[in-house]
Amino acid sequence: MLVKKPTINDVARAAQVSKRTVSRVLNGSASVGEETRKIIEKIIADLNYQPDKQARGLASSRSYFIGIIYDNPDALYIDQVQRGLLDVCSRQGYELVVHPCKYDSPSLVEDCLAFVGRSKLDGVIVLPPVSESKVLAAALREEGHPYVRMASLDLDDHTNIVVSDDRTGVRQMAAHLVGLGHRDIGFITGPMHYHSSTERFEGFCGALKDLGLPIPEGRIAHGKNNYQSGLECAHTLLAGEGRPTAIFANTDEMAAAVLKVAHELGIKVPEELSVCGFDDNILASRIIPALTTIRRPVTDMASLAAQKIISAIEDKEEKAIRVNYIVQPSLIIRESTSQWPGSE
Amino acid sequence: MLVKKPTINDVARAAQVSKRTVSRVLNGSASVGEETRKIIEKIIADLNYQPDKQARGLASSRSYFIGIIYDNPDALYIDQVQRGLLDVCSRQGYELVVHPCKYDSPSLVEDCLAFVGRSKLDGVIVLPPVSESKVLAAALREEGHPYVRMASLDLDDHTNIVVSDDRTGVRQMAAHLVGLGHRDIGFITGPMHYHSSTERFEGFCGALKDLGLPIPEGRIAHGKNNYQSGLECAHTLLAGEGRPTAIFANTDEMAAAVLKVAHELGIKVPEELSVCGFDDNILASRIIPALTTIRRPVTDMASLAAQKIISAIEDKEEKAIRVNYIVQPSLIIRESTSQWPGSE
DNA sequence: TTGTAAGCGTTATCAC
DNA sequence: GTGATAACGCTTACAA
Repeated sequence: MLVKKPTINDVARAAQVSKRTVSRVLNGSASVGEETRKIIEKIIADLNYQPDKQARGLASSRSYFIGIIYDNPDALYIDQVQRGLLDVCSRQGYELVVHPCKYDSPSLVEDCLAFVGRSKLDGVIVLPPVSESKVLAAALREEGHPYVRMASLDLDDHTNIVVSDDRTGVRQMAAHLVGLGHRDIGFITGPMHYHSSTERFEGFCGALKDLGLPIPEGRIAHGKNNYQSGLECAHTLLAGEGRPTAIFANTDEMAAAVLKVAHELGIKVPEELSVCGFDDNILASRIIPALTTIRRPVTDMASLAAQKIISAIEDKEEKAIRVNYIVQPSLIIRESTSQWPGSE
Repeated sequence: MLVKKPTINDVARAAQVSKRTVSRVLNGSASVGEETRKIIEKIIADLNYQPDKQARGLASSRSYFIGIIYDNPDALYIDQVQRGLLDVCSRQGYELVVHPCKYDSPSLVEDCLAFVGRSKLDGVIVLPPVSESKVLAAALREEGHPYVRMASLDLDDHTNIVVSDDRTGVRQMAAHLVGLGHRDIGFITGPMHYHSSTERFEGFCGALKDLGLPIPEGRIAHGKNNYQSGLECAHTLLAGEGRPTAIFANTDEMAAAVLKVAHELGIKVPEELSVCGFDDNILASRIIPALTTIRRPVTDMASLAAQKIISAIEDKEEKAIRVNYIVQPSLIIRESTSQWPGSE
């Protein structure tokens, strides 16, 4: 093989037109004769011609690449997002370039800017928690790079963000727990400098308060969203007398840790303790007992984000704002929560 | 901001040389005067000049993008591989473009070729099970696209592959189980048209046979590597009288399913049944009881694959072959396997 | 509706 | 060792 790929010139020659006209067809310009267009399209198909992205990009200063920036330990989440984005992007001729990074690094902004710059990415999707960085967003905007943030909180104008309404999600969980008769509920937070953590925490506390059940200080443990910290928090919450009858963890990872510790301590879940998490990642359904949790509509968010970024790239922000920007989590009830006092 | 980025021409002008000379410096050509080089390098630094990848690519027909092709349900594995690859690639100036696909699709080859072609990827890394496709590899080679396959079996020349020695891995598991006193062991296979499945299955059976313990037909269940099929296989293996004392599943996902079914059936693990898996994915350490399994050295493989592909791209296959191509899995003993008859 | 010609920012060919 | 100058394959003013 290795025959040289056809260029726009080959197409033009075969169609007996100038390459300018072929270019018009390629870009869907209106001002091409019906006849001519037909002929050119046929030849393109016959030759199996594909425009060269690099040349195209060089001329139009675009790359047809979209970046995805994240620093998230939850691989499943990343994977889902990637697939969701790709679903939309590849249909529109964009490819996805990945960029894991360190949210806490002092060079985060510089690093991300370099990433976008060196490959002339047409735009970037930023995942939580990196998406919460005000400075990064400002820098991207400043440099004129289209971006869309995925977050748990409405912290940018609706052209540039897709948010999952975590606050409403945790309210459902509060209602669920209280509905089961729980009156003494513990909470394991995420890192409190993440908006997602405070949203969930405050949303949950607020809901409980509305139901007349404030969480006492002693029932709150501060975790880091990961398994290890979940283990530690579970210990502090479950050690000693008078433990809570239910624990809500900020992530499934930490909820899994609670299950583990409860198991070690001989506390039966859900009979003696209800446990629930947030995310609905793969762990949630596999673990025993299966976890009651809140599902983040990841794929929906990704799909919206992709539409937004492409609109922003192609229509200069005109259409992007029309794409919906908010999405609702949903309560998934499984085996780890039950009636209190224990129904078994 | 939005000041136009400096080009090679700006550098040339400032240095009072032709752009050809700047280009030489950029590409580390030997034939540039020591003086001249110093001057140019300083100016490059001062201007914070970065060569434009697109233009570079257009001229040299390279893209500085490496693709990664996969169809794998295990998000954690994908994520680990991506990070492993990126670790090496980004240091060398390459970006990673992702491409999930359908291994069983009739258009797999066409689809992947289009992926590589339309973005002029410099090379691709192919993950299992897609990496097992002979036709895809042949097509890639035919078209002159550098590629590296990650697999469980040595099925290409060592320039183009990185393999994990699954066969040796499962042997360790066999020894472990038999060492614990198990004599009646069940096995849940993966899809038998995957080389990885047959490698593990045959490796395990072979090891058992060597120890004088052939697996009877009735102790074998054919799964699909996913949780759902694991559930089904576990049922057939554990239903009725005279169940095996240990079950080895081809993946952790399926092993998790065995745990689930055992739990439902009231069979205690590991006291009444030992269970083990393969992969050491996140599930393995989170689940209760924590899973004894075989760890695939994913990061190592990814790192080797990255080195190989870059060598192939830059040195025209000369150095790639010198990079090691085989990597050893290791046995991770946790809580799901124990002495038989039960030691508790 | 269609064509001409000038870039886009590099690398590559050949002289000098 | 260095420098004109021509590619690379496309888009886009500007004409026609």
